[in-house]
Amino acid sequence: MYQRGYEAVGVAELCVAADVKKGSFYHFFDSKQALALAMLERAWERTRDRLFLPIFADADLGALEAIERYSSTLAAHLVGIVNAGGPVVGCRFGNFAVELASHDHLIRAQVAAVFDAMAAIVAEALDRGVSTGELRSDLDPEAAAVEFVALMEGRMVLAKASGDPAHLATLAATARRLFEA
Amino acid sequence: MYQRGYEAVGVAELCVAADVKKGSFYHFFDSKQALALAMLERAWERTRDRLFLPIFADADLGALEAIERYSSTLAAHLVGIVNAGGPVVGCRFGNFAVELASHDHLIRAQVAAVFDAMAAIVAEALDRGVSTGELRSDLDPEAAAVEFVALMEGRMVLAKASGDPAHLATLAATARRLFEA
Amino acid sequence: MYQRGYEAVGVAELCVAADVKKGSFYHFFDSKQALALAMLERAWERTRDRLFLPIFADADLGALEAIERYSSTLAAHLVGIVNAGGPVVGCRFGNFAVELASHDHLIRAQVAAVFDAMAAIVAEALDRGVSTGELRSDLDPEAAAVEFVALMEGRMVLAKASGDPAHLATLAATARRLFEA
Amino acid sequence: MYQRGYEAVGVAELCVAADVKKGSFYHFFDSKQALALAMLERAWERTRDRLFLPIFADADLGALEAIERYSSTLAAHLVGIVNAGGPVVGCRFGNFAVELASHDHLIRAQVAAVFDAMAAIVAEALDRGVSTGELRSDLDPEAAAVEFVALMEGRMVLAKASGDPAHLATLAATARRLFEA
DNA sequence: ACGGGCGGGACCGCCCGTTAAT
DNA sequence: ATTAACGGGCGGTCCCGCCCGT
Repeated sequence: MYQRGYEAVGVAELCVAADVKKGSFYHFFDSKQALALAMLERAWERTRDRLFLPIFADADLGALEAIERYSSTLAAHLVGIVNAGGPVVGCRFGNFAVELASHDHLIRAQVAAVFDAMAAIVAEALDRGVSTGELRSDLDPEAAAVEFVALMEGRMVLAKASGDPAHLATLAATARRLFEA
Repeated sequence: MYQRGYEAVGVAELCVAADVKKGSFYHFFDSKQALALAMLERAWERTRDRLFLPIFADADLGALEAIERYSSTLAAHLVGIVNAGGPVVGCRFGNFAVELASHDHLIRAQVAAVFDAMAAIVAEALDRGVSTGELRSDLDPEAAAVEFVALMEGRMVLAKASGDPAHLATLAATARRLFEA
Repeated sequence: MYQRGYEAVGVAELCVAADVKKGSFYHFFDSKQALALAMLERAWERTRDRLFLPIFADADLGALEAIERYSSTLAAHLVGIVNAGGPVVGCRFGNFAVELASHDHLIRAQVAAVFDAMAAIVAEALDRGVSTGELRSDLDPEAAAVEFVALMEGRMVLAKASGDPAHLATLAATARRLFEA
Repeated sequence: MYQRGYEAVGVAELCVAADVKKGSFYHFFDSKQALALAMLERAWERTRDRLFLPIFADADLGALEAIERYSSTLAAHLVGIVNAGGPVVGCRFGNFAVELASHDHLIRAQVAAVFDAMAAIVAEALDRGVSTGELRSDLDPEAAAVEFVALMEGRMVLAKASGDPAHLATLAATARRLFEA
């Protein structure tokens, strides 16, 4: 569903893949939408704990160093899927936002909350970078963090459109030009 | 269809809205996909001729000035739709890419071509900016143009997720920090 | 559907019985409810033209004679279905009213209109009966007609519950005691 | 279930409303049908003990007086539900008969038994009325009682179709014309 | 006695696309 | 070139009933 989109994947198909009967599915989830909300929540928790926090909340890492690591990790992740024969999947959260935001407020709100949480984590790292003098002193950490998230999402879109995951690897360079002191 | 997504809009609905019978529709278009391809082509031609070329191909405008105008025009456009009661629609091309790229190569390729064309137009303006000394001399216009398109697409995603079209208005400031001499 | 009830019969089953595909069904009817409304309209038109008008609008018949004929015709109809191995089906209109009135206002209203139309036709016959002195002079034809329709519907319910269509044959005797001069 | 019909109410919904788990439900009832049978039995016992016996078995009441009281009590009951925002529910027993009689013999038989029991109670009152000379001497109490039950059920159907509980209030007047000496 | 979970099937509605005939 | 009608299949959802463990 992350790969092919919300509408393109049916409940029946999910159930077959999970070896679950539809009757059971609807025992645990009120609707396909409820499943999506649960997926988003779970996906963000995992992404946060395995990707964002280890990188951006690590006080031993400089801000630019963290961004560099994040950028390369993300790129490597996408490349791995492509090498395994998959498509360039893009960002799980961005995908849902783009596909569903205009007609599903609950999902839209949840994705928005994820982006806020992402930006908050990045902002802390940027804030530390400003304190240490690594980053420009006139940087607004919150706004810059949103800027960075936007940049990442945009690269995801281009990567998906072009089929080239290398787009993600450029994040660090752009961030350096934007943020470095 | 631009607002609600490709999958969410049916051929029958489109035909009713256009006061066309389905039989007629399939006389002119081989499939829903073919319609989407035609829409994308047409949409890009219009966007190019009415938005990109007038702004970025205008030799009288400075590069940053052009970006500023583009940013505010785009933001105003989205705000207009919201004020008319609509959702934040995002980018027509990015929406298709995100929703369909992973399982429709034709549409993916067409969107990729649109992004390339966008970047090419912007690159020319940036190139002029480098020549006049308005922009950093070490700027690679092609790469920077892609960077700008990515930034725009990312802001579109965040705008759609948050429901706030103001995201687009930030494009100019970021571009200035990235590109200005 | 008249025999087994609205809920108990599915659209798929109807389509199989009619050798029609569901896609075609939904081309002609917006919903199962729309079908029911169309059925009710058609059923009433036929019942009116073949049963009510020939009997109650026949000026050559006395009012009680008409009721007698109506009663025996109705009873014979039900007996015929039973002899053919069918259940006592009751009244098409009453069945829909009882099953659906509380949660489908459109159908409820349509059935109510049918009952009104029935009563109006009967009322004219009763009115003529009052004029000729065949019926009690203090009879209110409209109210008495509704009374008669109620009696018929009630006998239908009892006939259905008991499985005995003979209930309908009693209508004439009751009507005579109620209406005769 | 009395309000919305047998088919329209699911076991799961009933269990939620009763704060009972489905597993428990099927421990006490073999099926949804078994529940319906138990409901009918219980409902008739209550209706008999609280409505029919207090009115029709009261030897101090005249037969027409009893019918009058029954008619007004029933009408008031329906009006009460309507005033509380509910629909015109009709007769619990008649509803089941109409909805299920043609494809559920057990329920059909049970409802038929209820109607027989109703008529038997009414018949006793009518019999007393004949003895006292209050009612027509040529009245067959059993047949007249069934006639009355039919009239009541028919008014219930019309009340449900029209949404007007006032139909029930007419019972007494009709009965007087039919039965009075 | 109770209850969380499961299961197979059916529900109505709609999908994209086609056909035959104008 | 246009149309009404059709078709096969699948969409999400909910159904009743049962299982096995507590």
